[in-house]
Amino acid sequence: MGLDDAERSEPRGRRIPEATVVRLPIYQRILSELLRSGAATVSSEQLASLARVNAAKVRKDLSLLGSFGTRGTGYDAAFLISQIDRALGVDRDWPVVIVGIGNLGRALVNSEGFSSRGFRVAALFDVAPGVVGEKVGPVTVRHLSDLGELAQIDRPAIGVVATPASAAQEVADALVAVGVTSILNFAPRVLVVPTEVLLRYVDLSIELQVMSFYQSRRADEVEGEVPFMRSVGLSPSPDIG
Amino acid sequence: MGLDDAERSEPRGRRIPEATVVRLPIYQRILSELLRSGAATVSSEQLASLARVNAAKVRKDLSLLGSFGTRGTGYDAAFLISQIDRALGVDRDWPVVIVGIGNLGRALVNSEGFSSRGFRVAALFDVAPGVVGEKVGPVTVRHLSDLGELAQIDRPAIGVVATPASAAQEVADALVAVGVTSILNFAPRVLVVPTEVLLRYVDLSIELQVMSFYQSRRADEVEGEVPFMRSVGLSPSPDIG
DNA sequence: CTATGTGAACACTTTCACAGCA
DNA sequence: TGCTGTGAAAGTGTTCACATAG
Repeated sequence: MGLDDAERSEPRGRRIPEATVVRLPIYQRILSELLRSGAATVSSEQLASLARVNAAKVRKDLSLLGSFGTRGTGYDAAFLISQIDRALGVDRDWPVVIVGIGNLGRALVNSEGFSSRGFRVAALFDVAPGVVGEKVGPVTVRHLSDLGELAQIDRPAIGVVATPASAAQEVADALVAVGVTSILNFAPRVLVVPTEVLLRYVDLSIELQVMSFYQSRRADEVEGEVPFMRSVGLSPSPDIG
Repeated sequence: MGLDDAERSEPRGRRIPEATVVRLPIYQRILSELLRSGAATVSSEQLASLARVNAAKVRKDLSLLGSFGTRGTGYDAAFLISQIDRALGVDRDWPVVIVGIGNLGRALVNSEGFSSRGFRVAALFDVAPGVVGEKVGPVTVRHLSDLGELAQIDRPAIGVVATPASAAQEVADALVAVGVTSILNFAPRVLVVPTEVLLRYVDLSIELQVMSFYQSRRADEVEGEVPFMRSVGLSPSPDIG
């Protein structure tokens, strides 16, 4: 349908397939934990075991970023982390706005994996009088009607919808209207947004249903490796949209 | 490594591929919403458009459950919902325990897509004195040390880890010890559990990193269809550990 | 001798295109 | 005529197996 079907530009390095992209953040997390526990060097075998995947897959994934391993030794954890960051584009400024500051929104704001991974909470929005004006973490909650104003000063790249289902579409529309091009939807509602807007879902009931399936068909699985993952500090989410 | 590599048993119907399994809950949600808004019948084209996938994919996915469509008309929404439920195994009793009743745990308990999809909150656990004994939704929070006791009466199938990262592994070990075979981890920590235990991650930072990648490489995408989804009422999660 | 990096084989998914049924 | 259901083709992703480097 559309976009410029031209050569897929890669800032540096090769083109990274979808399947690899969703695994990189996991390797990232594993590496951080290993590094924190004192390991300087990691083998594809170790990474694979912790990520519950095949070692060849780890090597192939990492080789897409460049040849950063040392034969006979493994990978330098710290260096590999920086390379994955670069590949994922998290070594840039990604202002994120969160709309809906209920339990979920608060959990998101305070979640460890948020600021720690280079994402910046540009603003929090809600509409409830008791919530607007409240300080959550280091940020004061603003009324959703201020969204346009904020967007002019500090255009948010990513919008997180953490409202009740009933408000989700309206909020998504507002985010799109101010130029947000990636939406992460935690509300259990199907959203309709323009094709160019990247939309991902994070939904407890969906994840539970997938688990239900595998629990029902435990025998189908070979090696315990299932789908893989999607994640947002909360729960896996589908790319509906 | 292991399991009985025998014939993949399918209660009824054919074997459902992984890729399809993660889409079924989304079709499910779309169908519920369409049904609620008065549609009795749905075409693969409509479903595809709302799910942001190709119509042929929808038809192939649904054909794996059986031939439930009517040529020239489409699918009966209500009937299709029941068939998807059956395929996913959600037409059974799935007791779920949630450990960690902070903002995230509360958001999960109260999330719409929870009870509405046949999952039953068997128990809530925490260790903080101020939280244990509190009533959250219809359930009273118990101390984690009661887990073993609960498991003898009402063995939970699925355990949800919604604790801080520092407690996650310990909680996972406790869940495994009482026989839980599927764990949904919302804590930003890599978990190590036996191979037979199904483990999925739901993690905000991971999801944001995936979005960061696509935001950086917007031009790579053709048609706006990206990964797809994973979900848990909260956010997408990877299948790590 | 260990562990990476990768061509080539294999497996799984998606998409096409159209036959067949309502 | 309209839309499903599905072989067959095309496209992705995974795993093997081994040459290669440290």
